[in-house]
Amino acid sequence: MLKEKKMRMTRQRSIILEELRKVNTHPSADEVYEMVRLRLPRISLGTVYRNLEILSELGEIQKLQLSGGLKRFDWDTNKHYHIRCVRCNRVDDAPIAPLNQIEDELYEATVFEIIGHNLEFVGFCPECSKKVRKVDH
Amino acid sequence: MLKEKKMRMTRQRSIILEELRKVNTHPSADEVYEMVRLRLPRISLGTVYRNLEILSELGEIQKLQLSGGLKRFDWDTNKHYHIRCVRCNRVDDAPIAPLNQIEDELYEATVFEIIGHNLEFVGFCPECSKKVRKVDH
DNA sequence: CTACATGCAAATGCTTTGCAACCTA
DNA sequence: TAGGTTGCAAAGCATTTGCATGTAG
Repeated sequence: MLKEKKMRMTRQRSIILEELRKVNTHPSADEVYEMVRLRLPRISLGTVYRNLEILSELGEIQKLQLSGGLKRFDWDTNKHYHIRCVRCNRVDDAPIAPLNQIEDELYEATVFEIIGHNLEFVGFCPECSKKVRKVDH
Repeated sequence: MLKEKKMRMTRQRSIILEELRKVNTHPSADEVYEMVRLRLPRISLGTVYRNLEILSELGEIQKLQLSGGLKRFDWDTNKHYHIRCVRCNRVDDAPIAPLNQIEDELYEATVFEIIGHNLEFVGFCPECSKKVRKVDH
């Protein structure tokens, strides 16, 4: 797979992939950088950005562009949805089955050629939910 | 509504609102700036950003944070979904009814306190669809 | 008049890129 | 050893912010 695209498996690239596969959070590039830096202290942030981009193009990982602002990365390449905390931006997987038929509903109704969809839930994670209630009183 | 929050209706603020309500595209801050500049040549981009933010906090307009990157603004404050062209980033409304029950499905299954959801379709607009087909052949 | 709003420019935050040195296949 | 990859730093782009001046109420 790497060979087809004339790409190499460097130490940096494989460790980025390994570290990402260890976690269930959906880290941003900077968070991946902090994780990888513990094993490769001299790696640069630019290398992390480049590799996350390449790995998602190869289909090894998934790039998430949720509404929170920064891009996040997910080792799980299966179609699934997410929940984002509006306060701390923590992102979890949403425990709900993919809406496989929903794109069909648009087929007749739009001039666009649909190729996919993203569904994102927003709310408060347990920690932030507590804190927000305190402030209200 | 402005009074409650000790806010003023300036010439800049009202023209930004007027111009946004004229269009069915979902312009970015910079696009709003270009529209408004035709009527107020000396307005600054910072003022446009500040007012779009304030107007969306007041509920006069809706701020869209789709996966495309930059924020977009919509005069239609009703709940509705969007389709984005992955090639040119054009954003249209998606002709599909809101999924009013979908948040209930998560109620038991997640530790998050859900407050909303966003559904975004992605695909090719008619113009980009043509161009992409040409390149393929 | 008062204090919210503006124009301008500088600063910020995330991400990308140019380049010489480096290392994988 | 060829050319993809790295570290470093600078650049890019959208957005925010500090401040003196302007103006709505």
